[in-house]
Order: sequence, then C-alpha cells, then structure tokens
Amino acid sequence: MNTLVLIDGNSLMYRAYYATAYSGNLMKTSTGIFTNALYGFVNMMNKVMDEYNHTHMLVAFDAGKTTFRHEFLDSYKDGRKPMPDELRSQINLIKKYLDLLGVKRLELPTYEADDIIGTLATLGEQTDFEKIHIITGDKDLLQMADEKTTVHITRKGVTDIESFTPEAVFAKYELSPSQIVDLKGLMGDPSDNLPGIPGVGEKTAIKLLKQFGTVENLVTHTDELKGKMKEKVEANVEQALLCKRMATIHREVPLPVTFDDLFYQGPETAELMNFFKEMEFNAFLKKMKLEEVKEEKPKAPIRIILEAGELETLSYQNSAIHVEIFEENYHQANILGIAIVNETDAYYVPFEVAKESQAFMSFLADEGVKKSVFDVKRSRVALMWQGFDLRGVDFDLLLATYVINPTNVSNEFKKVALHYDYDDVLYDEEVYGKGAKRAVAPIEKVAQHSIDIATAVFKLKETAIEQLKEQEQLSLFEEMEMPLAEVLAVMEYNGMSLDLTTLDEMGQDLKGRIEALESQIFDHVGAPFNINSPKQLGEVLFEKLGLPVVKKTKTGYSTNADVLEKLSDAHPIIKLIMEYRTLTKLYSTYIEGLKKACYEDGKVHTIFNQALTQTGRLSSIEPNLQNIPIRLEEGRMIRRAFVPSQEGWVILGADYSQIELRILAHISNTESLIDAFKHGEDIHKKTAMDVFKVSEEEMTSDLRRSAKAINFGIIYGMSAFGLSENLNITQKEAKKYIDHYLETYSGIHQYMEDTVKYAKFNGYVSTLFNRRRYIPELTQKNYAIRQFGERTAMNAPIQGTAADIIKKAMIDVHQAMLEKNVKSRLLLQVHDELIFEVPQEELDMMIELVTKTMENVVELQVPLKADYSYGPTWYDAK
DNA sequence: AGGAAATGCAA
DNA sequence: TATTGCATTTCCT
Repeated sequence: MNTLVLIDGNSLMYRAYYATAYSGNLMKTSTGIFTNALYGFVNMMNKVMDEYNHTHMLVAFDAGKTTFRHEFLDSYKDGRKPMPDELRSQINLIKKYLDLLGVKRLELPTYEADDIIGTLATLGEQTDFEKIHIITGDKDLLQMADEKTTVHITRKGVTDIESFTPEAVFAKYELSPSQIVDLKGLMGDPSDNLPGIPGVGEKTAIKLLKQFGTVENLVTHTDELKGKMKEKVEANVEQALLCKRMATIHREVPLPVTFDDLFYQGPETAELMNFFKEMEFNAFLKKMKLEEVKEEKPKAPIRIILEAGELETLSYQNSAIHVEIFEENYHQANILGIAIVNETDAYYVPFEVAKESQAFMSFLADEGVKKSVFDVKRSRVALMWQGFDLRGVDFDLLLATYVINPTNVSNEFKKVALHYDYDDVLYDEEVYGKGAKRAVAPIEKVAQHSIDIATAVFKLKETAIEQLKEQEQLSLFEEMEMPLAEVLAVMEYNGMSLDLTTLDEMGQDLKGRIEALESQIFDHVGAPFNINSPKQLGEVLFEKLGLPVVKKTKTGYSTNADVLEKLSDAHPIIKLIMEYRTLTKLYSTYIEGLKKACYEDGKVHTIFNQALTQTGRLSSIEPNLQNIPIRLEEGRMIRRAFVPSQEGWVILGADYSQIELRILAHISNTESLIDAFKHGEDIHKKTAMDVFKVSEEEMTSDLRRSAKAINFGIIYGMSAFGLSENLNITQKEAKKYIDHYLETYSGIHQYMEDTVKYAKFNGYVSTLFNRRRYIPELTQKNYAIRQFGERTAMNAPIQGTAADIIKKAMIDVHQAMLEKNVKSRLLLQVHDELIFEVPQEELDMMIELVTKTMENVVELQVPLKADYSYGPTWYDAK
C-alpha cells in the first residue's frame, strides 16, 4: 500500500530558521556559512523519513513574489518583513540537501506551496494511496484534513508535531476541516495581511460558524444578528468573502509531475555524506555512518595473534600501537589487547597472549624502538599496573592534536580523527555500547577497532607533524608535552598516600556536628526539609520565613554563600545553614569522596588530564587533587590526611610566587613592576603606592588589599562591575581605580589592547612557548560573547605561559631527580606549585634542587621566585 | 539512566 | 557582569 508525504518547504524552512536563531548566535560552519535553518530542516526530514512509511514524497516551495492571489488582493502579504539574508542564503542549501536525499521538490509560478500540496492531496485521495500526510507549520492546510489525509503541524521547535485528523480538527476548533477557510475569512490572518472582519477574533468567529456554518450563509442571514455585531458583519461582508477566497487552497493546479515522479528511491549516500561533512554536521554524519555500517561490506580480515610463539620475530621501528583498555579510569584497568600497525603489517594481540611473550614485552619497553600512539600516558600507566612498561613513544596523536588546537581534543578517538578528515574508525560507543549496556565486545570487534585506531595514528602522524611545524609548535610538542606525559605517568602510578584513620576521625566529628546543626535548623523551621536542596531551602527562607530575596537564579531563589552572607543578621537560622553547608561540603566531597577514591594500597591515584584545558593547564580527576581546601582552617585540616608513603619522610611543597603578575610585567614591559620584582618588593604594596599615589608611610592594609584585587582582576580582564563586586565599592569608584591603574602602567594597557587586536586579526592568541588558544567568540554578534572573547584574549597568554613554565619545571625537576638518583618523588602539581615526598636525608638537597630548577626554567625580564615549605603532612607544608 | 542546574572547592 | 577547572547533590526527563 502506498503512502504519500507532502511537505510545505517554505513554512518549515522558516520554522527551522527561527527555532534555532536564538541569542543572535546563528549556527554556522567554520568558514562562516550559516547553517541553522538547514540543520533544523534536516532534523525534521530525518523525523519524517522515520515516521510515516512513505512510498512517495514531495516538498513544495513558494515560487516568486506574485501569485494568483495578488490578482484579487494587491495588498496580499504586504507588510511582511523581508526574509533575513541569513535565511535566504540557506535556501539553496536546503534544496541541494533535498536533491541528495532523493526527495522530489516542486515550485510553480503564481502558485504557493499550499496549492501544490492541496492539488496533490486531492488527487492522491482519488488514487490508490492508503494514507496521505501533510507536514507544515501553517494552519491554513488544516482544511485538507480528510479521512485519508492527516495534517501535521509543527509546534514550537521543529520536530515537535501536532497531528490533525478531521476529528482532531473538530476537537480543537469545534469546526470541520472545510470550515477552516470560513474561520480565516471571518478572523483574517495578520501574517498574510488579510483583515477579515475587524473586531472578530477566533472565539467570535467559531461562535458565528457554529450558528451559520459558512461565511456565505452568514451574510444572507445577518438579520438574525444584533447590535454592534450586526453592524460589524454587514459592513465587512465583501471583505470576509474575499478573505475566505484568499485562504482557500487551489486544488486544481496544473502539475508538471505524476505520482510516479514522486516515488522515493533513497538518497545519494556518498554525496550526502560529503555534503554533511562540508556543512560540519557531524551528528548527522555519524547517524548515516551507523546506518551504513549495517550494510557495508566487511573489511579485509584482521589478524589476531593467538600464540605467544608467533610474536618472537615481530618487532618494528616506527609502528603505531594501540593499547585497548576497557575502563575509562586506567588505573588497575583491564587491558584487552594491543594493536600493532606499520607499513607491512597490522595485527592485534590479546593481552593474555602478549603477557606470555617476553619478546613482545621487551619490544614495548625498548626505548630504542620508536612508536606512535594515541594517549601515551593512558597506555603506559595501564601497562605499569600490569608490571610492564611502554617506552620509546615519540609521537602521541592526542597531545599533538591538543597542541595544534586544544578545542579539537576529546577522549573519543574518532572525534579527534574527524578533525583530520579521517573517519575510517568507529565510535567507542558503537563497539562497546553505552551507559548500562556498555560491555566488553567480542574479540573480533575489539581487534578491528583497535587496529583501526592504530592505523589512523599511523596515517595521521605525518599530517600532524607537518601542522606542528607550520605553526612553529614542534618544540612545544616534542620538548614539553611529550616528556611531560612521561613525568605525569609516573606521578599518577606512584600515587599519594592517605591516612585513612585521620580521615575517619574527622568524618565522625563532622557527622556529629552536621546532625546537631540539622536538628537546630529544623527546630527553627518547625518541620524537616532537605537543606541540600536549593529549591526547598529557598522556599523555607523566602516564603516560610519571609526573608528578603537578595538574588534570583534562572529557576528560583539564589541561596548561595554571598546571599546567605547578606542575610546573616536577618535570622539566626542563616549562620546555621552556612555552617551546615561548609561541613556537608567537607564531609561528602572530601571525607567520603577521598575514601571512595582510595585504592587498596592506601593511596589515591589521580589522573591528570593533559589535553583538556583551553589554556594549557593540567586538570585532575578521580580524585581532583587540585582543589583540596586550604583557605579556611576547618577545611585545611583535610590536608592532614595526605601523608608521605614512608615512615619518617616529609611532604615538601614548592610554589611560584606571583608567577602570573611576573609574566604580565615581562610581556607588557612594565618597567616599575619589573624593578619591583627585581628588588623583591611586595608587589601589591608597590601597586598600591603607584596607583593610589601614596608613600610607604601612608600605606594601609586596606589600600594594599584593593591593589591586590586590582592585580588579580587585571589578569582576568575584569570589568568595573567585577571589581566593584569584589571590593564592595561603587562601579564608579571601581572604574576610577582601573583607569588609574592602566594610566599608571601604560605598558599593560598597551598589551591588553594589542593582544585583543592580535586575536581579532589572527583568530588566536599565543603563549611565550607558542601554545595557542583560538578565540572564535571575537567574531560573534552578541556583545556579551564578544566581551568574553576579549577577556579570554587578555588572560590566556598569561595563564598559559604560567602553565608552560611549570610544565617545563616539572620536566627539569624530574630529570634532575633521575640524574641524582634520589628516593624523593614528585607527587602532585597544583597549577603553580609542586608537591613532593622526601626522605629526611634528602630534604636540604631537594629544597635546593627544586627551587633552583623552578627559578631557572626560563629567563624573563623579571626573576622567577619559588617559595617552599615542608612538614610531616601536606597540612604542615604551609 | 542521563543531563542540567546550583553550589562550592582550588589556583 | 573576573580566568581555569571538578565533584557533589538535587531534580527533571
């Protein structure tokens, strides 16, 4: 049985455009082609293709400006806003898409899309179509609803659809489909500039039609109306009849097509995929791939090594290898196997087999045999846990990609590969499933996937290196990120010891105090509620207790620390809640959280993500050891649980002093700041003296505090508003401070302007070591987004250079420690500080080695300064 | 089960 | 309406 689908292209195109045109931030390709309407249209078509079991399909478009309706009414569709250029430019893309999709489209001079659809639906009902579906955003087409024909109207968005059979039309309007035109005749349609009867809206029109049935019948019985209504109708009889005629769809349009032309034969798959690639529609591309995979012919058979003996003679220079690991967290993870790919060979070794082959494992551990991988740290740490090692890796595609452009990076190999236009590899999800269904796949599947990844690495290496050279980033890659991965692997594998007894004691204490606070809070309120729920807490504070609302969030009352602070005198409950928040935070995130993350060896093994931040910093997860409390004594105690792994050793911390301000002084060439740093002066005090024009004697702690806030703000590209919030002063005063600062340090002002200009011109900013951050926000229409781009442009080189410097310090320190063959270990990096565990007898030597190495990493116009401290726990290293 | 939002911890 | 992150809880789909 045949099913015909008729689509109102114009109407849906508009819908698709406006549904995704929010915030003036239209979706476009990296080359600037607007694609939001196309995107919405594709989405809608995907849904249609899945939904209606179509055999025949057509998309109708309006042709030109004038239609036969203009003969009856000159002003038809007058006053319509012209189509936005951003949409007009997408019409041909949508048409091209439909052609590639294999869907017939039609537009006819003097007729509108409605009329084409009306004619085809009418003809279709008379032939052997079992079902006809009309898809549109325009209610006019409701008049076509019929026993065989259902009209589907888009609601908000593009894929949310309301379906109308004749019964559904009646249920909603109390009218039959044929009366829709009468409805239009009476109430008019502002969007088509049809007046109808002024003063008659939907409600009145329906009432009239229930009584009289049609406009024609109404006009012959106006004597039955009374008062104002009678006057209104009689005065506009002609207009109502005309509007009805205008709204009536023409069902006898001469058509240049037959139903055979509308028979759907499927898409031009390859070309459509190319089109999606051009449009950068990766999600749709992925969907097509998934569908294609099912049909695609199998690849050449893969080679799986099943006997360790076969591995005796296999070892190659410059192979790409891939260590396939099932778990996301690679510590103590299950290694499934290892793929090896090179010019002459491609095979997969299940890990049980690899383990048995000494030759194979020495091949992996051989520094002299160079290898390429994706994510060397992941591979290496997983192997270390199994008692093996991975050395001689001189190319990591993950790190290379990160250096080339940090936004192109993902844990998902395929996403990274797609940035090189390489797509001959599956998503992990396709191999293992996702969510609860994720599971180890059959060996053939895993082997194929693993080999695909190694093959991609092998093929993409050259491209990536070329690009690194072009961007003058080869040394950042080879001499910074690659060696750092080795250092981090060892740090993660070694881990940091936790004193669980201390943690438990603190936990018990906290638990008691939390329960006590809880009952006090409930007593004040008179009933228990969930204090952790901002929603419930908001209701209690601002409705039940009637406290003044300080700030609102998107979804309700704000109850954050700033708000509570302001309310702290308004009600005794506030202080209790503040303390409750502090203690539950410590308990759940730091006591419970750390206990959960602790391994059987009594240590936490964090994972440093080396290819994530947009500035070049590291990040730390499972657990995050870069945000252990320090500011408040209460939280700082947590650090007592971080201890050396051996009795009698100490924790040594070394941190860069004011590294970001030093970098700012250096790159902005600000003489007075450079001098101050050279002479070891208190830099915030110096700033206060320069900016507020006070002498040493007139200096107050308040002035210094203000200067410190400004110094911080400058690094972040702050606004007057930001500073005023921070210092609790008026915006006017804040603006004065900033202006004064930039006047005093004109070099910094100059730098800020230059770096933004540079970013606008080149699309990116760079650090001292040539790390890049691209800033597409600067090209956006939206002012707030552009402002964000400017702040990013000012901040990224500073934060990024600091990140570069400490990375280099880590490599140098690690190297020096190897050369000295020390027992001490580097444990953590926290952005501007390094944490070590050190045996007592190495302490003096390590202090010297670490601070000097950190200070000599690079020569700037200002000296780098590293401070240090140590003690039996991390808490004491302060 | 998965994702968004609110909150708070660090440099 | 200040930069970069991650984890927790709640709440909704």
